[in-house]
Amino acid sequence: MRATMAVTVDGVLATVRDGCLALLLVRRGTEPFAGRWALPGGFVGPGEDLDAAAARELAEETGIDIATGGHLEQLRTYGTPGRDPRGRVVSVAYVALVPRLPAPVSGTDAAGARFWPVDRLVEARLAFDHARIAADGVERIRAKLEYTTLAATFVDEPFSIPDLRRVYEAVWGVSLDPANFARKVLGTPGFVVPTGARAPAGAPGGGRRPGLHRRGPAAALHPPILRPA
Amino acid sequence: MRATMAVTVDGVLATVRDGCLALLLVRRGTEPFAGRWALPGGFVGPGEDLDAAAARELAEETGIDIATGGHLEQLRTYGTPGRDPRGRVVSVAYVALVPRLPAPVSGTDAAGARFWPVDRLVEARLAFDHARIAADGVERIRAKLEYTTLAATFVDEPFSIPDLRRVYEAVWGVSLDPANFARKVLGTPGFVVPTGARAPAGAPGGGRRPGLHRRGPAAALHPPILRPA
DNA sequence: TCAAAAGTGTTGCGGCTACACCCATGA
DNA sequence: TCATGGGTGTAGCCGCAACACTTTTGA
Repeated sequence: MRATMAVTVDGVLATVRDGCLALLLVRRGTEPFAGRWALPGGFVGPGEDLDAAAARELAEETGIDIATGGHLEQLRTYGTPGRDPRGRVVSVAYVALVPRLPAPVSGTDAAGARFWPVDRLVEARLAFDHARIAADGVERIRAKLEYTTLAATFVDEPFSIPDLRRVYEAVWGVSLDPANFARKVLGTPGFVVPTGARAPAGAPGGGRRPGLHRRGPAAALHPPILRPA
Repeated sequence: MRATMAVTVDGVLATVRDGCLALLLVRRGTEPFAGRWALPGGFVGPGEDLDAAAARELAEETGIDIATGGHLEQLRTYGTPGRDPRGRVVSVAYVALVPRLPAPVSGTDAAGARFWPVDRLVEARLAFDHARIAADGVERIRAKLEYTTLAATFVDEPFSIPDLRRVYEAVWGVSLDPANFARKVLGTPGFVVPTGARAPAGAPGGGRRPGLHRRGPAAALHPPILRPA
């Protein structure tokens, strides 16, 4: 048993707010990088599974129980010597997708927490190598929407096809043809299941009320829904 | 700085031999699992980068310098408590693709090494959780061939289009239409560059001599070459 | 009655599969 | 000259993008 190292988990926690993809960042309360923004994370316990540690950190920082509506998956491991000034730290990064969140709660050792739209992440001047981890996580999310049904984890049930389309538009930063999008979604068995009901009245500018749906059992998309070139 | 753990790298080292995808396994010389087959790997040094540790282990076990013709990328990290009976060990797995290899050299702490075709991996009864790691690595390789030019790292230069096709057929375990395959490869700019020469005489059963090519500068495939359903 | 948004229909383009056919080579 | 395999041509199918059109709703 050779040299041992500290192992942490860091989470790229994503949601859709105000029509664009946003990540949860926390303001560090302790050195190093005190006062700077960073991805939520922490050390893995001696007998704790990596996935469990990621879920625990997620719950501590946001109050979200990932088992009830959400998605958590391993992203990549970052272990370059010198990435943490305290010593050798290997970080296993995770990506989490959650529906519209309650206001984030400040964690135990964080001085604050807020969502940052992904197109303003450079302003956050992230600590450690978290800018790179965040960029890798965002790209993973964008790619996953193409060939999985994960977009549905960003919306509350019941939802309409246009609600789902706005998720794709927010995450990819593009606008999609409503007609062709609906055909693709409805043409994939098990992606969404119609409830039979229509959305209640209350749309701001008028328009036909869309049909409502719930998440279906399918996880993969055949054929995929590809990003426009 | 909380609890520390041992960190290892394990390699899913793949090549194409006798028309099928094969992985390098080593026979363990020490406990635990002495005498059992396992993925090559070892502990990460205190000041060593993860990628560098993977390349070093690869060189020690096979004599291959990954910088000269080969591909190495991180696969995933496995850290479930109890996966190693010696204690808490977190393993960062890598996937490596190499051209036809010289006979593998027995490593310092391995009692033997040989290639196993992927369809006989169950017979190897791999140590630790290496069966799962190997399966994840094989699936990664199969998926990568669809949308990257990595298949060309399995062949020696110069190579013919049919050589490249046999790589796809070996990795995916299918047979492909030679005509359509050649069109897809030649229709992707930068995948292969023709040398102008033709293959030398010496084919066993006759037939026209195919044109020779080298690897091109492209890394991604647009459009992808998809596996048959 | 008008604007806005959901949903349906339709048409044209492009890629892909399957297969026929021609060319080069060794036995 | 025959079998084998590389390479080219072509016709049909399928999916998708684009966009016109109908329907439903709020103002």
